[in-house]
Formats: sequence, structure tokens, C-alpha cells
Amino acid sequence: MRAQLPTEQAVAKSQDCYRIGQAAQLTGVTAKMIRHYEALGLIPKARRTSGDYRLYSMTDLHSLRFVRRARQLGFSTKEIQDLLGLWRNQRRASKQVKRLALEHIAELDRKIEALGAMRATLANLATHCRGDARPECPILDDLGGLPLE
Amino acid sequence: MRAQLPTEQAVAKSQDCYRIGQAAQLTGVTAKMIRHYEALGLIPKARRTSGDYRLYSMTDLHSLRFVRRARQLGFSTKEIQDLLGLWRNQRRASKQVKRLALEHIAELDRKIEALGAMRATLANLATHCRGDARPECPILDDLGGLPLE
DNA sequence: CTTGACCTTCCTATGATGGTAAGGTCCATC
DNA sequence: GATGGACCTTACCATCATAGGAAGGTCAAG
Repeated sequence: MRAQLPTEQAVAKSQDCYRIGQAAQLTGVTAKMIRHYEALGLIPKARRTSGDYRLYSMTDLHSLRFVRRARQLGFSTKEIQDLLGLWRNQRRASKQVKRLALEHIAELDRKIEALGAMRATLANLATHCRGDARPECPILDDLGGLPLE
Repeated sequence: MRAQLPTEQAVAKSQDCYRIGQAAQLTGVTAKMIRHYEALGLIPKARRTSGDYRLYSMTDLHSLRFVRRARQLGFSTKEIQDLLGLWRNQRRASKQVKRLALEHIAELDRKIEALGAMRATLANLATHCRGDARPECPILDDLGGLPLE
């Protein structure tokens, strides 16, 4: 479990190069997902060592952290692609970014509302269920459609 | 588009038999999903006609509506399997049903909370974004990790 | 040279749903 | 009795983000 700081690593570090496992540790994005994002075109193809190992610079790590943070906020990879484009574009208008953010907020609101409606319905049913050893159960009655048929 | 009420259909109806398309219409579950639920073992394998068409009775339709309603409430197919078991078991204890319901409510709460946290963070960032033609953008700054590094 | 940590690619799976393609059934109408 | 059309069948692929594993290669230390 000792970090391999010797030769290769020392060279890598001095050259601002990290292999995928290190990049994963430093960004919180799994190596698996880093490769996946590369395949999706979300991040550029990594440089490779002579042994075909991927190499990442600090800039790359920065991008990976960006992606992770955006994922934490629920953006899809497609949306992240757009956000990354704006992030890298010095001539972007903040209006564009804000629009994406507001759209995503609206999407989150839709999901929250849908889940809230489920929760309310189910909580209501659960309230009326005695929850004892007897079989009578308004929850199952509702699912079975008894009240509606 | 005329419903085929003649011979086969008349017979089917008189015998409490519906083909998958009719079952889909009557239950709101797509034919696709009906087959899927059967493959999952959620509903029993349907009887078949001599031509290998699936046939559904009113009881089957009832089960399908149960599944649909449970899906609307966000239960997974695995959970629905348990609910169906309880529904069909006349000796069930309502306690068991209520436990499943409360667990699911807790799960919904977790999801709602997670989405709500995303929403709050993003809304906060959006508030501070001017949303004009200039490039400065606190949203991108956050995603890029500027405030944390 | 071997060992072990790390890397590579490729394939598989998840969960609920939708799509499509190639082909069979069944009934009505010509 | 053949045709057309609505409906059905199975089988495969796609979505979305993520994880797991197998088989094999790299590299540095012992």
C-alpha cells in the first residue's frame, strides 16, 4: 500500500504527470470512470507512456475535478460536456452558463416533485395501515385498486 | 384501428381472456413491460393460444394494475415482488406491508434530500451569477474548484 | 528472475424502459 | 382460397452512470 514514489513516480511528479490511479486518488473520480469519460469524449485522450499507461497533468486533474463536481450536482455527462466547453471558453457569456444551471434546477425540481408526490401518497396510506398482525391493509388495497374500481 | 370484436375476440371476452395488447390497454402497462415482468417472474407465465399468443384473465389484469400502481409509487420490481406476495397471501400481517412501505418512504426521503441538496447548491450559485454577456461566472468557478483550492 | 502493485483492453451487469427487425397468427374482405 | 392488415411472437440493441472481472502487459524493488 506504500505509494510508489521512487524513480518512475519521481519522474512523473517532476514532470507534472500522474498515472490513472494517482489521478483517481487526487480527483475522487475512479480510474474506471476516467477511462469512461475519455471514451465518451468528455475529456481529451490522455497522453501515454511507452508502456501505454495514461498520463495526466494538473490541468487534466482539474478537468476531472470539474466533472466530478458537476456530477455531484446531478448534471448528466451531456450537460457536463456543454459546461466544460463554456468553462474552457474564455469568451463565454455567463448567461449561457446560468441558463444551463436554471434548466437543471428545473429538472431537479421536477424530480423532487415527483418523488414528493410518491412519498405523500405512500405516507398517507401508511398512516391508515394499522401495522399489526391482521391482514387488513389499506396500502395493499390501494395498490390492488380496490378504492378505484 | 377498429377493435377486433369478432370471433376470436368474442370468444376471448366471453372466456375472460385478453391478448397482450388488450391487457396493455386495460392496465396501462405496455405489452413490452408485461412480457418483461413475466420474464422477471413478477407475474406468472401467461397461458397461450394455439398460435402462441399470451392470454390474460381479469385476475391477471388485476395483478398488472397492482404492479403499475406500485411502480408509480416508486417501488422497484424486487419490492413489488414482495408486495405481490403479501397481497396474495391472505394470512399476511399488515405489519409486514407497513414495514415495506416505511422503508420505501425512507428511501424516497433520501433521494429527495439528495436532490434537494443539489438544488440548493446550484440555486445558490445561480443567484450569484449575473447571467449577462461577460464571462465571469461563479457557477463555473465552483465547478472548477476555484473556491476550494 | 520473481513478485507485486499497477496498468491495459474487453466483456458483462445493473434497472426500467423503449425501439426495431424478421417472422407467425388470425380474421375480414375480395 | 388468397391477400391485407392488425396483432402477435422472439431476439437483439440502446439508454445512463457505474462497477466488476478476466487475461495479460509494465515496471521497479528484492
